[in-house]
Amino acid sequence: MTEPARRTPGRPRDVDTHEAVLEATRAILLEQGYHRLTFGAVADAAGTTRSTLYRWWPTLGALVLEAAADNIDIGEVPDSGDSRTDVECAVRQLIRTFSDPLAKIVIMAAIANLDGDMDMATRFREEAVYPWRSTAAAAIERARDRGDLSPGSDPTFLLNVIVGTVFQCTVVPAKPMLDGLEGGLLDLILPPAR
Amino acid sequence: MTEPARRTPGRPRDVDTHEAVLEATRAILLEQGYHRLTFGAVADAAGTTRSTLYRWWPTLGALVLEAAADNIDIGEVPDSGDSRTDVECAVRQLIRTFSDPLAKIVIMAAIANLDGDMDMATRFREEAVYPWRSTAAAAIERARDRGDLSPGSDPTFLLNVIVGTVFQCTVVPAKPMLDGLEGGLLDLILPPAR
Amino acid sequence: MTEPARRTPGRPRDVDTHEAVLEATRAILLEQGYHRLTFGAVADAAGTTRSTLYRWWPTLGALVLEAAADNIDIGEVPDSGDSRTDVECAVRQLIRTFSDPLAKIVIMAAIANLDGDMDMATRFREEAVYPWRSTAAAAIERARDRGDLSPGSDPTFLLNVIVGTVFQCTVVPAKPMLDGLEGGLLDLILPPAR
Amino acid sequence: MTEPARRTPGRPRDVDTHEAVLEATRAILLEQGYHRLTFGAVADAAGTTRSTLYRWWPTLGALVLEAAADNIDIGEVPDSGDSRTDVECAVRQLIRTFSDPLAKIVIMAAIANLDGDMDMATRFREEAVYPWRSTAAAAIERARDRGDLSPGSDPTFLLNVIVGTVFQCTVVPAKPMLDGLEGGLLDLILPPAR
DNA sequence: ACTTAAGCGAGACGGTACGTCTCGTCTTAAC
DNA sequence: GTTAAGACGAGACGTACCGTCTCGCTTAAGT
Repeated sequence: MTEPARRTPGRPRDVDTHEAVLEATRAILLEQGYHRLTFGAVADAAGTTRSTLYRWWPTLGALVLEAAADNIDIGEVPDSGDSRTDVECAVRQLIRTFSDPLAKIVIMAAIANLDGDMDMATRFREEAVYPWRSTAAAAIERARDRGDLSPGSDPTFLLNVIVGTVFQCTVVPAKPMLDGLEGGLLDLILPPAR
Repeated sequence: MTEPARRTPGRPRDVDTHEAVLEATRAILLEQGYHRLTFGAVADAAGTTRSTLYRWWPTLGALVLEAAADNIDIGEVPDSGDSRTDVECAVRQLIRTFSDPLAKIVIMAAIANLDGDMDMATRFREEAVYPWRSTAAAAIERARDRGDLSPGSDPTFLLNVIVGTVFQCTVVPAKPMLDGLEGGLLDLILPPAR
Repeated sequence: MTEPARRTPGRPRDVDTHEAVLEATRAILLEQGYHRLTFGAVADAAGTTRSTLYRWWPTLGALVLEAAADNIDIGEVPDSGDSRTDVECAVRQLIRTFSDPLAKIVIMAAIANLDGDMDMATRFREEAVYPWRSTAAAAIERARDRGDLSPGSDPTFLLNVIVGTVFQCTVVPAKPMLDGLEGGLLDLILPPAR
Repeated sequence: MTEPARRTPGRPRDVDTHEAVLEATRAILLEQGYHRLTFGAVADAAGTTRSTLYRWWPTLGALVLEAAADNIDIGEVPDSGDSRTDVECAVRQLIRTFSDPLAKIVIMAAIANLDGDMDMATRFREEAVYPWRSTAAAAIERARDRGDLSPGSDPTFLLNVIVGTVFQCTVVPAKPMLDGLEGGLLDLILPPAR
């Protein structure tokens, strides 16, 4: 009832190989970094050949984004009815994601390719950045509508504060600086009752 | 008293070539991006050869950092006696620097090379990041000592807020989002008198 | 009486496709040469797929030989009773065949594959070379038995003279050199009465 | 006094590598045939890399022609004053060359590339075929002028008889057929005194 | 004026990765 | 059982940079 079970002709894609490639990609990214990620290296590690990789992933960026899809996905921010709870949820999810080693590597690679492989940068934005931004923006707007923000605060600007600060505290430094990050951000954005 | 004017024997370095290389580097970075910056391309554009480049710059990163030194340097934050004036000065300088097209490219390249060409990342941090951070940190600490910050604020954290937010508003988006950036940051860090 | 019309089970071979493949092979050979003849190209031109080609022709050589069978076949040399008439017939048939554009291409491909695709070279010899050689050899031997050859001439050697000379005058040069070829050869082999 | 000893700037070509490449080419041709001759295989066998090969030889054909230059060169036919001696010399040199295993392989490769890599075919003609043809043609014309040929014989045609027959007796068959080849050809072209 | 030492252009070298192409084999669904 | 469709491992192709090297010529400073 879910699937009409309609199959296309031709030999079906080899799912084992597919998964082995993604796994090899993750391994190389974590162990050697993006600058060592090579079609040849991935093919060798996955026990397949470059031809097969090129068939499915036109560029390294596409491969990376698919391999790290789970690590990059940020998820939902439910409407709890309480402003602080909502924003806290959004911030926490962001911190968790940016603290993931694989996600860090992918984020830096995406930034590195802001020029050059536009494909990767664009898809990264569309698949990872925008969804979270719109979700978090909704939470912040709800808070504003309840009057919990500093008067005159622009939700988009606050979003940039959150993302930028988390980025600066987690991705940029060699050792993440997580102490007081979550609380500090919340206090900035939702000034505690005076 | 400054220099005994003691010269080494042999032909002195060709300053015209030196400057032409830096200029060619800047031109390629601005016109084609970092991923197109190649020793060969620079040599051709500067009318010299790769051998000469390799003699003076061991890596592309070193070349970029020297070529963009002026664009990356952020400068001093004098002690004006007024907290808001000091922090405003620091923020404004950061925004100005991060808005420079060449600086943007170099910053992204440095982040991209956080793995890989450690040399560039390290030198970027030492030459561009730390000086500004320590200067700005001093300004913030002065503000804290005067009691102008929200109580309990950590100067290091506030620095990350500033850098991260400015980065997020200027470098990351295709079009910089400068509206309200300076004022918004100051209001966050130095809560206006109520 | 000719065939019990005994059919094998399953779908019969698609004769239209079969003929389309041979026609496509001839077209590509004539228009683009042997080095452009590719299973993929033939399949595309014939409106079928590579798998089908591989089922019926194990190698390009087999495909070529079947496609050019008519162009390569040289035919009979009847015993006319007159030595010169017999040898003239054999030489003329050889010249006609070696002048055929498709045959030229196939002959060169066969020689090219004297190493490598032994299959093609061998089958070419067996299907095209030997039949003509034995027929022509018989004609020459009849001439020798009638005393019409130069005394001491070896029929096999004369065969090589004929084949080699025709090859050299038709296949090798960009423009065939047919003037006086037939007559010249006959005069060499059957010295005119003095 | 012979050479101004004027050297070009830049690192001089590595003659050891150069010779190793040619030697490796010869070895592969003899042991595995032209269809196994690959830039990669040559590079490996010569202990160098494909890049270096591509620097000097744009195509496999160019490499083959240089590697086999000595084997292909046919040499002079001096004017001895005697027709039979001259033609005998030309024929003997041709037989010797066509009997050389490496030359056989190269000749077949050149024929195979009569379409396709025109470069090789053309250069083969110009470097190997034409020189011998013009030398041998001169010898035959001297013989004609002395009245030693059959009356009415065309020197160009006789050249084709010689080349074609030798080709047919040496290159085409798996085992060369040299018995009586030289004498047979001479008797055909210069009819013995009657 | 002559020596000396470094700078510079030219360009070859061994590597490595790229992205494309064809090969021959294979696995499915439809006919 | 044949066909179309198409994925798969294999491996050669020609190009582009890399970082290193070996040259011959040039340019001053020091003798």
